[in-house]
Amino acid sequence: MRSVGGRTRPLRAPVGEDAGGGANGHEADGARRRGVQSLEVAMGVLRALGEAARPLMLKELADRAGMPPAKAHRYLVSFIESGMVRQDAETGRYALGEFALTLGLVALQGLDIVRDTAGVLADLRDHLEETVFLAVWGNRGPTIVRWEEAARPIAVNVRVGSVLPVETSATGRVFAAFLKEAAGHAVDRAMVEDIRATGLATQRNALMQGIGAVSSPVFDHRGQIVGAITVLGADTGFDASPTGRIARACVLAGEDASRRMGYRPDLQQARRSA
Amino acid sequence: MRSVGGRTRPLRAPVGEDAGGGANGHEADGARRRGVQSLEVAMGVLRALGEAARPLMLKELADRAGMPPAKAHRYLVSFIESGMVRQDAETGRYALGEFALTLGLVALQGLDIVRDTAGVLADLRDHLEETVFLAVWGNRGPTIVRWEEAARPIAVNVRVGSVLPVETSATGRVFAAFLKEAAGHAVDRAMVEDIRATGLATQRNALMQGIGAVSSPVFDHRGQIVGAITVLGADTGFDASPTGRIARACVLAGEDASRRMGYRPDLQQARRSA
DNA sequence: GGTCCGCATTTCGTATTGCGTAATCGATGT
DNA sequence: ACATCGATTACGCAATACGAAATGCGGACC
Repeated sequence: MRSVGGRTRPLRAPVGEDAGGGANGHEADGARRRGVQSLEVAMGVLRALGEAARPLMLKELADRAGMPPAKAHRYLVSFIESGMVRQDAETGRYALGEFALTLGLVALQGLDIVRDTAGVLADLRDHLEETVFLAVWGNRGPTIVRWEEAARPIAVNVRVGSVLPVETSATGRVFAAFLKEAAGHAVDRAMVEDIRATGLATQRNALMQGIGAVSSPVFDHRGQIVGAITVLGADTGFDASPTGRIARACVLAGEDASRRMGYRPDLQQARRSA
Repeated sequence: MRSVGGRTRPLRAPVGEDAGGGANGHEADGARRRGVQSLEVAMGVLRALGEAARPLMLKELADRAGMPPAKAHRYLVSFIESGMVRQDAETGRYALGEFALTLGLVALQGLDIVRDTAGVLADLRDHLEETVFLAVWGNRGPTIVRWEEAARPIAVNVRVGSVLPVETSATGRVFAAFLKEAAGHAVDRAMVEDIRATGLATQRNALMQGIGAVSSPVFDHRGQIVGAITVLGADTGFDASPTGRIARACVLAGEDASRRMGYRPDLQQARRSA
């Protein structure tokens, strides 16, 4: 079957600006909506569960989602029915279910950056013989989406899915330096300037005592930061200095990854500080 | 504020069985519903996106979800608003968004089996010096949720989030042998019996040519299979025979993991064939 | 052991919300 | 330039979800 016709790009709303008077019902604030508003409210329940990252009682969940318990309960019944939420049989608390896991892992597979930088990560690990990972911004922090462990594994309690701190991890500081949404955090101004200038953040005693980290940003074709590549290693024999071998390799990997994401440094250098 | 009172376990529905006549509206089939039905319909949109595992056009998505395009579109607008779905700027196709990723990774962190068997997996990898992974049933197949790579990495294009085939992977066959939902697949009857008897499935040329695999089930406190531990290795020097060193270690790891999940073999052996 | 209290879950009437149908818009191919 | 196909929006009806309060249940306290 050949594609006979039709469009390929999304349309933008052709409706006139603010038409005014509502036909039926109420309509309070000025925003028009073409979607299903109860769905967006229901997403608030999931957001509350996701941000809590632990099983929640109905009352607590309803408070976090900003709705009366009866309403949250109605949503939860349907979420449970579809597997998006599960209710702990012992405690009665609500948590994200198997369907949420499934969707997330499908989304993980679909992330362009994971596919496009897989080779870069593996090469970096093989070259340095250290553990490296890729993180993207999500869930209010840098979230690990790919983990390449070195032959000499290091003992840390983070893994794919872990969210790192913004202010106290090399990875987080990279996002703080280049991502508007992360810039609000208390990161030293001089440090931000340094990270922007060098394309590199370093830290000793990262995640755990005795673990060093080096992190570099990955930009996409618009010059926006879309991820960070981080190298981890035991401080023993791990050269985390900004001019060392590991740091240089990390920066080069970040630049290589950025190129694969369509980033053209010569054209877009200025946009990075977005 | 101390906890002054209240319940800890969920309630079961105290309503009388089939009350009959609906108060208002229509109500077609016999099932009562206390939830928000439009929400469950909306979940069908996400399910379609998850099962496709690739960006979908509105028409195709609506067909898969079994609803008119206009309806699917209304849902999509709200899903996009909340970040659950993203629309590709180039093609206009719809795919799972960042919020889906976030939720899934939170759910991944919350999976008891991942936490409780992390040590078992790491020990198994260290003992055998081979790559091992943990899979749970999800998205219509065994889904990898934890990956422990050996010092000598193997080149396969699967990772956390990948869904394995049921019939042609050792991991899939374990689920086929112990999980009702997976039993429908065309797996040889004798093979199923063998896997049940030995608690082990083996395969050569798994995933790729020259890769061997050995897999064992993990049961929970009810005797239900909740996961499978699989060892991978290059066929060269990889003993995939059911009586070999690797197979024995894999079985032991599965049993150890099951114990940590609360499984008591002496009490519940009979229930496993559920 | 009895009582109280808090939380989860359900019920019920109302009107707000979403649904179906169809028109409009935009792009692609002929 | 026309025809075609798909995405997006408009509109009125009525089915659906909402809010408030009643009911059930389980633990805590006395």
